[in-house]
Amino acid sequence: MINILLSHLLTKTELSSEELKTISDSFIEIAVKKREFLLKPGKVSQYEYFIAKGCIRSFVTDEKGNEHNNRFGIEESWIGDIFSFYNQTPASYHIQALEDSVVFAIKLDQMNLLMDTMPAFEHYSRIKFQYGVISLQLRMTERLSLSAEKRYLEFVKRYPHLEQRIPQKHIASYLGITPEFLSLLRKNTFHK
Amino acid sequence: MINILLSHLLTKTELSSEELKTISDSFIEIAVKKREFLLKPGKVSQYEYFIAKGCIRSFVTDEKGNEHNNRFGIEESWIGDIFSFYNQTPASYHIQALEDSVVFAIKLDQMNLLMDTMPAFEHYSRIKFQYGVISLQLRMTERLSLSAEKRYLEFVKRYPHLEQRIPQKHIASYLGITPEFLSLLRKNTFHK
DNA sequence: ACAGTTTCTTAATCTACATTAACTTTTATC
DNA sequence: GATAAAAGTTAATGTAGATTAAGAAACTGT
Repeated sequence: MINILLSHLLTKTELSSEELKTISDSFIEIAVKKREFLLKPGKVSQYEYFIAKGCIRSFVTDEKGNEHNNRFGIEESWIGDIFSFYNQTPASYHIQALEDSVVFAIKLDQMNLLMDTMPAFEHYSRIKFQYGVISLQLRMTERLSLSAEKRYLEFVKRYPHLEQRIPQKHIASYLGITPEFLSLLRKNTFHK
Repeated sequence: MINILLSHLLTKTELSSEELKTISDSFIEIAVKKREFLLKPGKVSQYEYFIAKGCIRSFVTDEKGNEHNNRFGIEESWIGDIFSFYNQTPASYHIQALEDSVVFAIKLDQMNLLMDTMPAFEHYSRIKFQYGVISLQLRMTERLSLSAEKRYLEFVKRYPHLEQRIPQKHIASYLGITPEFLSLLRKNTFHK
């Protein structure tokens, strides 16, 4: 299963077999059941997670108890509360499996060691965060400039696989609308 | 003026004087007048900009012609359309000076050269993008979970200097509300 | 110093989306 | 395969924030 992580890294950067070994040894494998939590707000995030199999979300709850999805991660993506992880401060996000999943978890010390001693790994991380900024800017800009209906259509176009895999109510929350309103949008859209 | 960039970098990472020289030589200095544009949508972004002095925003316009602010940059921060820059594709953002400003501009080739040959520079970039992701996630999460009034109060608390420096209408746009509504919020807030 | 432009305010009216609630359909569990 | 739980639908009503419009205040350039 660790090979999913290693071969993912090899598609993005160059690493010797020695380096791959060091990387392997830096992670632990964790299986999570659907609905199980990897992190709850208030706890300091001990790990950053690479998803080898499954689907995991991060979300916050507001004062009324409503959930707001921040991010969905599937195979070959990362999930965690990066602020809590890198600063070792209490988390604000919940991290919860939406399917039975397998993740590879790394602690901050190990992560820093990899980045400090392996330029290729820091390169990989730089690219990863760079894409992160680009996609978050896009999402924010769409939130500012598009109607709920257009945001939904963009979402479906951009992530057709997620649309299939994730309950509608979670997509609604990610888009910043209620499940009831998304249901209405879908009815109208498909009648056109 | 280039020293603002160099000493900024030195507060974040370790660089030899030789490396600093190479970095200096990779940038060109550009003065921009208030309201002047560094980039318009459709053009491929030639540069990424480090702001040595002044204040610059990036924004999109929607189909109705309304502007939506994506980001404000001041001294010692970066501005640009990073998707357009790194992929050399047409930009979607406008980049415009809000004050007379001085920036240091770097082309993609030079940027890649610095990152490929100088681990400390790639380290700096990784950290920069990592903070970028954290702050965009925070902004997005607030957009999903807080009322307009609370988002405004958070903004003022987090960026008191920007609140002073930037026209209210731009802050309203950044928060995702109209200037009229922000004006109303402010009236109500200060009456409490 | 003043004419023009930009920014901010106020108030009336409007609308996209939220809320509530009751119901149906799908999925999970033993 | 029955029962419960989770997810999705529908429709009536409510509201945060948008729109429009017009005036006031604050900047800008000469």
